[in-house]
Amino acid sequence: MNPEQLISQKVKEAIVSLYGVDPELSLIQTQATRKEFEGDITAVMFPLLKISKKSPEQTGEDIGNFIRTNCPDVENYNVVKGFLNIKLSWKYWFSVFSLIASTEDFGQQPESGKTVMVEFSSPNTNKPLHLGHIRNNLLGWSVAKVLEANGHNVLKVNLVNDRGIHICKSMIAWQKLANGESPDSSAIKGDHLVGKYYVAFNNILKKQIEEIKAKGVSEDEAEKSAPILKEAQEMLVKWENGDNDVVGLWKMMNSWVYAGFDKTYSRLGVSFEKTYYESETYLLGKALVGEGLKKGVFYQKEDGSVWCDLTPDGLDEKLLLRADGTSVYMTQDLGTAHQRFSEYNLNEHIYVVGNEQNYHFQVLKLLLKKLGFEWAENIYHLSYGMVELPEGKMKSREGTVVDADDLIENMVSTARDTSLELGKLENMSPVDQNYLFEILGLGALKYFIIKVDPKKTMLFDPKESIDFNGNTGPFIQYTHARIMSILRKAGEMNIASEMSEHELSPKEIEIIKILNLFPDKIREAGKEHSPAIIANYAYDLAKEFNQFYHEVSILKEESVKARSQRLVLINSIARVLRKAMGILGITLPDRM
RNA sequence: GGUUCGGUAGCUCAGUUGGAUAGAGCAACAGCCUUCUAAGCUGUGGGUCUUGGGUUCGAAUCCCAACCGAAUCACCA
Repeated sequence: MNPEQLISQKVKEAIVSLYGVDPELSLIQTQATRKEFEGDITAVMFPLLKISKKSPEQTGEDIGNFIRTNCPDVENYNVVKGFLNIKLSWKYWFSVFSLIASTEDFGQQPESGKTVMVEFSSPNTNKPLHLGHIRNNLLGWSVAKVLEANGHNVLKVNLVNDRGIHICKSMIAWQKLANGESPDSSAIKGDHLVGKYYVAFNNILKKQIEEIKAKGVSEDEAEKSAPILKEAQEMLVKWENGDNDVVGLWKMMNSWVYAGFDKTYSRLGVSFEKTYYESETYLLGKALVGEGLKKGVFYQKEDGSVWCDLTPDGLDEKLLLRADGTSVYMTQDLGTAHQRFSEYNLNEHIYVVGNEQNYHFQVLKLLLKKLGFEWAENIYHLSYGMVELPEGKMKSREGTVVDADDLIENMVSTARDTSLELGKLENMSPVDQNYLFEILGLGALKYFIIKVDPKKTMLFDPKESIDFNGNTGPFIQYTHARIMSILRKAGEMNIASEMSEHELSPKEIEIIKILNLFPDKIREAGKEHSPAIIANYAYDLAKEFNQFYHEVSILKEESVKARSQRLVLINSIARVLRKAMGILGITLPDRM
């Protein structure tokens, strides 16, 4: 039984026996003892005073005394103010340790039988991925892994925005300027090549707007009448009508982008069970709007457009179909949600989308409820904060966007420089070295992003490269490499790694306590949809090991029993670190 | 203006059923490699938890108000 549960139960028994009252569970409050006090678990006396009708100190003494005599696992107790600190015997902690060490996949929760869909990434095909996408991808991926660790069946899906006016913009510019340039002919990664023409389009557009404005036309008017924008709009109409040339060009350029994205995804280590394309789903939802009209949930204006009045809910009126019958973003999302819930019988659907779309998802959920779908409750918008630069938001117009591929390359090359400088890799093959630099660079990047609470805006300063010391990915990777090095040497020296019921030192007990928290942390991370909880936990554990490492010797320990047992302990640490960091998509090396 | 989210050390961040003297990392300073990997460890300095009220044995945490910041309130997605 977990220590807090054990103590709670004993406190309850004590109260029944001492005061003849069966207390409500909420009155029994336990917590880990702060390390400046002696003890493992602390019970708070204040809520119990109404029952005991005694001072906090006396109540603590009464209950502490009862528990010590009635629970063999309790070694001692002390009372400070209203806090009853209970110290458990090392044998108790040994039994906890034995369980951890013998559990196959410690931390993994039993099968829940639930299916959860996680939609993330969701890029546009007109430009390459940037730092914002990296946060999205890493969050989406790690949340999916957190849910798997909680025993759920998880479907990771991507919804690619492959259609619309913005796609036509890069197509137009390519037609005008490219002379047939392709990723092969130019050796430019496909998504970057298409992005280049998207930028080119906007430059032409800007110039045209300036020219028109010079004739005394207002900014708005000038934008609407710019010839190149009209061309793009005409192209969109052609695309929707299935024009062969336009569709052919669209397919070709999108295929370039996908090849580029695939490289970035694979380097980031993310993948999907299914990819949806908006070109295939953008008509979904129209039928639902029809149903809503019939039910009287929606209404039609004179021009034929369809709306939902959300003013009674404190929101605005929401458009669902334009006057010409074409659908909008919301229409499509209604449709895809309906399709997915019917197709997969989902228990939950998580959308990993930036907090700029909070309103959209609030409305989406509300509309689905109004349409009478009970599963609308099971939609969860994992709303994450923007990544900001020291000067503020990233702006493509000002060229302050941090490109995903560049950033990854930078991190890997920093990892290479740092590693070579430290010079510990002499007898490692170049292939292995490159693999190491890759996981270190990406480990640093991933940990940097994931350790921050998803809903907070976070800051990234490109001028200061991401750290490799302190609370970082490489610190945890290094800790793992250290442990593996010891285990390797133990193997070479034929030292057995086994439990031997040798008395545990305070520091060892400290580590066991932290190890024992892992399942709770996994459940908490699942409940909160927050991989950051796992990241911070892994750091605490790694830090604790490093202190242990400096305080005691493992291989040179004289007691054979203690030595073997410590090997089991550090092996358990390594296993938990691998599992925790694996959830975050971070690989731990055996040496570095 | 409405809605939502945020404000904790110089900087980046932890701190969730309300608990004891608010914690890490970075940066600064001082130590520790003939030792299982110094990407490590130890120590020092650094705080009006934005402000003001309230709730109570107890508030960074809950409530109210103010201030500051972000997002959003599109026939874009």
